[in-house]
Amino acid sequence: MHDGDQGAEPVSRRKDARRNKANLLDAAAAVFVVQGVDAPVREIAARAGVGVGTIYRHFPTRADLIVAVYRHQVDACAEAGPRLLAEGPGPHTALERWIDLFVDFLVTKHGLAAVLQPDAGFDTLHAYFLDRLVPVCGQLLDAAADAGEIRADIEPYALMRGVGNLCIGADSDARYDARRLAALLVAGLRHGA
Amino acid sequence: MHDGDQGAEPVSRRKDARRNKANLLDAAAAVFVVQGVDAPVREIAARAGVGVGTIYRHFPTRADLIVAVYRHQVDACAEAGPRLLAEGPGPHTALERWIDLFVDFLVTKHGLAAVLQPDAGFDTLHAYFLDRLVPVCGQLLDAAADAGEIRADIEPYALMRGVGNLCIGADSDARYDARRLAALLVAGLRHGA
DNA sequence: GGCAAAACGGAACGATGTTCCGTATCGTCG
DNA sequence: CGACGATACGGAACATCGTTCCGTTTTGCC
Repeated sequence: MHDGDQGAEPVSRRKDARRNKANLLDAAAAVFVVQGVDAPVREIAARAGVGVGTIYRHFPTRADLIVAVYRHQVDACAEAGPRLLAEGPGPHTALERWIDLFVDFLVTKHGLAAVLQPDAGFDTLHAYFLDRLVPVCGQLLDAAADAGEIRADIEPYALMRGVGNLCIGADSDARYDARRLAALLVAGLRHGA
Repeated sequence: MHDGDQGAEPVSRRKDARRNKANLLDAAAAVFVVQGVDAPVREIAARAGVGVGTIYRHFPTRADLIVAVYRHQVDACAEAGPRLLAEGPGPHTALERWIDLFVDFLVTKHGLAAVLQPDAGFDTLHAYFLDRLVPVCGQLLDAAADAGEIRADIEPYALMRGVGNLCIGADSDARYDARRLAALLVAGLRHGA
């Protein structure tokens, strides 16, 4: 698990660099919680006790920083897919539960969903989420389709983007329940709906 | 039709002010088409041949400008609701078609959907859309529920926001079909789904 | 201890939204 | 018709952000 790390960055030889990177991650995580993922760069830098240049050196784009902060949780969500499929009573139920997990994750992260767009200037972020989750979603979708529980003509990518979109602005609006709407969307997948 | 205009702004006594306001609306409409509703203020001002101060005088917030530009179309959408209900074969079909109309409108307006959020800093915009469309949506929903076609526990507000969210970033992504997802969402409303 | 490489910090730049006020224009009234 | 007060205008000035750049500091190693 949590292997290759794609680029396989060799981890800096200098301890100050390693420390700063760790501080940055902590600071970013803390700031994201209260200000959202759009928090000013200077804010994060100040919180970590470093200059803005240091942020850009460790995380060239904001997407890199966001991915680094949430990588574990995204991976956990991805890994939950197959498990739910094995445990649950059926593929459609597994899909429902998995989508719920994903929605919960997104909704609790201020502004994250809004920044998942392909053209929001956070391509790395978009790509990471999709690379990680689309295959899992496809697996659940295929299983449900094979079981004859849902129509087969829905792309995993489209569903993921739809659910992601439904989560935008879900916090800070008591009258809007993203979980509910996502469930409705999944329900709409059923045959003959 | 197109009566009261709520605030009943008395229309400026000076013709230069009226002309500038009209130019601004034209310029904004033109710029929105190619740059989206987030286009730089200076751009719109330049296109209209006025200074930025003039924009702020006529349209204190960007939301006011956007509302002014799209008011007609929003009204047209609102008015289509009752008509579809009367014409169509049934309430649920009318709802489907009406949602389609709304989605078409949003999708063709660069970035409009993204800015419909309650906390996006465009409260006037959010309020206008909702004031105008939520009642219509509620009417369609009630009719469908009365006809026993859908579950009755969905708020018009939530549905409108959900559909609006689904439209975010729908242009500029061939793999994402907002119309389709919105239809799926509406399908999910059906009983026993 | 000294040196080169690596990393740092924050000033500086560019893009935007927003405000403010001296100036220009308009409508009216004598 | 000419002046005068009200209205509206324009754009410089300010504030906020992201991003870049380079002189300075720190680190690891010889």
